[in-house]
Amino acid sequence: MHAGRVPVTEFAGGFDLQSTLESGQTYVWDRPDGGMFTDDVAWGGDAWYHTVLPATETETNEPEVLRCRLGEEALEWEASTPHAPEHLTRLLRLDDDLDAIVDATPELPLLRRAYERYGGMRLVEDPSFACLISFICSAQMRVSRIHGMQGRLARAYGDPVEFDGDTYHAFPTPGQLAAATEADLRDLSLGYRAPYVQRTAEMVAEGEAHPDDARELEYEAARDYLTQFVGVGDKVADCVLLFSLDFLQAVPLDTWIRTAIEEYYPECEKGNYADTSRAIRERFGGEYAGYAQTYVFQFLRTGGE
DNA sequence: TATCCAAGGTAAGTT
DNA sequence: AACTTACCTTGGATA
Repeated sequence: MHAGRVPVTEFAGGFDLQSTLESGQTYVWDRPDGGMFTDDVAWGGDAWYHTVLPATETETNEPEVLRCRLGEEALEWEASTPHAPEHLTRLLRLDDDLDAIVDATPELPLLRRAYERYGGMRLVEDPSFACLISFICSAQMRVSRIHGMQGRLARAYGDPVEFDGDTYHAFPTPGQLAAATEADLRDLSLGYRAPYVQRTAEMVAEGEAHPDDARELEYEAARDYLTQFVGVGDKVADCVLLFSLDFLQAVPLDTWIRTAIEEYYPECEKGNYADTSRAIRERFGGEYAGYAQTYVFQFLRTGGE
């Protein structure tokens, strides 16, 4: 086992691991107590979290287990390889300068309150295939249940990985998921999303398209590219761009943001996704509008206080 | 206990 | 191109 610590002083603008991982951006992390997103478990502040980096993203071409915990003075990590610090920096966007991002955000009361309440929350950069599948599953679904679905997919189809005496599961590869049947996936309570997941996995497995290819495109073209996947509309495409592909200007128009537009920025409602998206993106300052979206989402979702 | 409702939407069919 | 409707499932609210 490899382990280490990264001093919190290295995180410009602070870091809140729990808000980052439990704000509904990412479904590839878990807590050993299984308490992620459940209302009956107190927010655990210094809990350990773990994920399995897919083999395609590691130096060894083997799935890599990463565990981390935020202590008083440092982010503590344990992993199956010594490359964890680089991977954590990317996955948790630890190089983002939150002070600079907040400074570059317009002075809007709702944004100020959200940034104050969840200071230190960072965007994530999930592996793209898992992110794509997660947000296909997110349609009409509560955050806690999306997390449950991803866990069941990993246990049913992902490679098991032994680490420090425990067994973890990597997220399934496109090929592994493509081999599942719609009925198999419905048994995991995916509901009508089951065929979407299967067909999208098949598209990626057969090389027809890959979410990573959207990185090379301009923002709106990238969003259009992603909507070719089955079960992916504008909203899910924006989620993948923001939470996986480094498009920090993307503002997914989910139910919470639509509520915020209705109540706080009604002039941004333009009657269709593309124009409304453009308007709220400008209102939120453009370049880092996705950061503002995620803070507003988390702030409103947790009661707005 | 039974019923209803909404949850980070999308695809397919109509006008 | 804009507008409707159906779609799985289930925890939590309401009666």
